[in-house]
Amino acid sequence: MEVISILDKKYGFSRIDNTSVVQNVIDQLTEAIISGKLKPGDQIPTETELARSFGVGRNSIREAIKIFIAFGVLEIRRAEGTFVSNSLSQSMINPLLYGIILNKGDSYESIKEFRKHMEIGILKLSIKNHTDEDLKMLREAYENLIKCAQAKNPDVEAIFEADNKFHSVVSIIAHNALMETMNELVRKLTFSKRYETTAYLLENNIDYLINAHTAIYDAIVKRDASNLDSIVPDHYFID
Amino acid sequence: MEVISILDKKYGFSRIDNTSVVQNVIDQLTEAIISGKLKPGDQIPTETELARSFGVGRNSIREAIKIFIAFGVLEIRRAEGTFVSNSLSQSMINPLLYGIILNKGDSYESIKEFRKHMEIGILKLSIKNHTDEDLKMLREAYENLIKCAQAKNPDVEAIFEADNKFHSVVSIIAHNALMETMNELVRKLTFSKRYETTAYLLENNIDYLINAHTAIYDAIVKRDASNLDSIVPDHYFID
DNA sequence: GATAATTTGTTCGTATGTATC
DNA sequence: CGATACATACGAACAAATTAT
Repeated sequence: MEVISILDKKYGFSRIDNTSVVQNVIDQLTEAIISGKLKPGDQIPTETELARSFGVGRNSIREAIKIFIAFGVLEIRRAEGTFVSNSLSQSMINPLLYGIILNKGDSYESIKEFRKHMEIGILKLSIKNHTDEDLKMLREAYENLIKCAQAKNPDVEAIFEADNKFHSVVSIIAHNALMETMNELVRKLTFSKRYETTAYLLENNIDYLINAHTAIYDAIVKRDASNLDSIVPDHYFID
Repeated sequence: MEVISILDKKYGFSRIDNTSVVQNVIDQLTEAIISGKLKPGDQIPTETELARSFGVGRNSIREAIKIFIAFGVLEIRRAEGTFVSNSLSQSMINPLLYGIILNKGDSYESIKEFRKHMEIGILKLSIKNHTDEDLKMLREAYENLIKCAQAKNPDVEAIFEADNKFHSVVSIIAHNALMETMNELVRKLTFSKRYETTAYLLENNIDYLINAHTAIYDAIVKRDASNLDSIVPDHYFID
C-alpha cells in the first residue's frame, strides 16, 4: 500500500496523495536505488545521519528501513550498518505466502496442480538452458541422493534433504530467476506433504523414488524434453 | 529475512535465534492470522493496547505493523483503527518489483519466459476445467474484444481493456486460484510492455491480434489442447 | 584481553493531525 | 462545534552488539 506508489509511477499507475514522512523517506531511498546511486552491496548512511539529512525523526527512518528489510532490499548488520542486499529471492515470496494464508480458498488441489505445472516448466528450461558446469553440480546432487536412498540404514532426514537439494539444483540450472522463485514458493507450500511422502516411500517403495529422480536426471543430461508429462507424475504426493 | 521465520516454522524450517522485540510481535500476529483468531476484515487492537499487552514499546508495534502493511496483510484507516485486509493481491507484487529493479540483468527475459509458461498452463487448465457458464462469459469477452478491434476508429485504451478482460476471464475459468494469482502477477509485471504492444499492433497488424485471440478462444471452446505452444507465441512482446 | 567508539534495538513522554460522533 | 479515539511524528535516553584500538 505504501511502497507501491513510487514503483507504480514507473509502471504507469497513479496515486492521489501520499505525503507522510515515512513514505517520503521510502520514496527517496527507492529513487536512489532505481537511479543507481545506491547499488547492491552499498552501505547506506546511519539512521541518525539519515534522520538529520532528511530532517525527520529517527523512528520514521527506522520504519522505512524495516519495510525495505521486509522486502529484502536492505539488510542490517548490527553495530556495523545497513546495506543494500545483493540477493533477495528469499524474502520476495513472503507476501505471497501471506496471501495464500489469508486466501484459504486456495485448495490443496490448486497447489498440487500448480506444483506440477511449475515442475514441468522448470524441467523444460533446465533441459534447454543448462551448461556443463551445471551438469557437474546436478550429478553431484543426484549421486548423493541415490547414495542416501540406497544406504543400509536409510535416514528420512538425509534423503529428504538430498531430495530438496537435487530439486533446488534443477531449479537453479533453469537459469530463470523468476521461475526459480516461484518454484521455491511452491516447494515451501508443499514442504510437510513432501516430507510425509518421502517417509512413506522410504518404507514402502524406495525404488519409485530412485527411478523418478533418475528419469529427471537422464532427461536433463540427454536434453530430452519429449516425455515431461510422464516424468513428473500426478501422484507424487500421498493424498 | 524477518517475517519468513514464522512461516518457515510452519513449513518445517528453523532459525537459530531471533528474539528481537519486533520479530516477536510479527510472530504473534502471524500466528493469530494463521490460526484464524484474526480474520480478514477484523480490527486489531490499537497500537497502545498492543504495546501494553505485549509488554513492549509502541514503536516496536508500529514497526511490525508497517511491515504487515507493506505486505498487504494489514491496512490502516486513520483515526479509525488497523484492520486485516481482505484483498491483498495489490501489494504482493512489490517485492518482485524491487527484485527486478535490483537484478537489472536477466530479469526481462525471465519475465517473458515465465509469462509464456504461465499462459500455457492457464490455457491447459481452462481447456480442461471450463463449464458451460464459463463459456458464456468467455464468449462475451471475446466478442467484445473483436468488436473493439474492428471498430472504425479503434481506441487503444478500449482494446487494451478488452484484451485484459479476455485474459482475465481465461484465467478465471481455469478454476485454480493459485494459478490465477500467479497469472495476475505476471500480467501486472508486463503491464506497460503489453500496452505498447497493443498500440503497435493496432497501427500495424490488427489482424494478428484478432487471429491470436481467436485461436485461444477456439482452443478452449473445442477443448483442443494439441497446439498450445504455437497458440501462445514467443513474440507476443515487442523487443 | 580490555576498553572505547560506532551503530542499531528499544522504550518513554509528549505534541500534533485527522477522522468520527 | 466540541469531545474523543486513533495514528503520526519527534527527541531523548539507555541497552546491546560489533569493530577498532
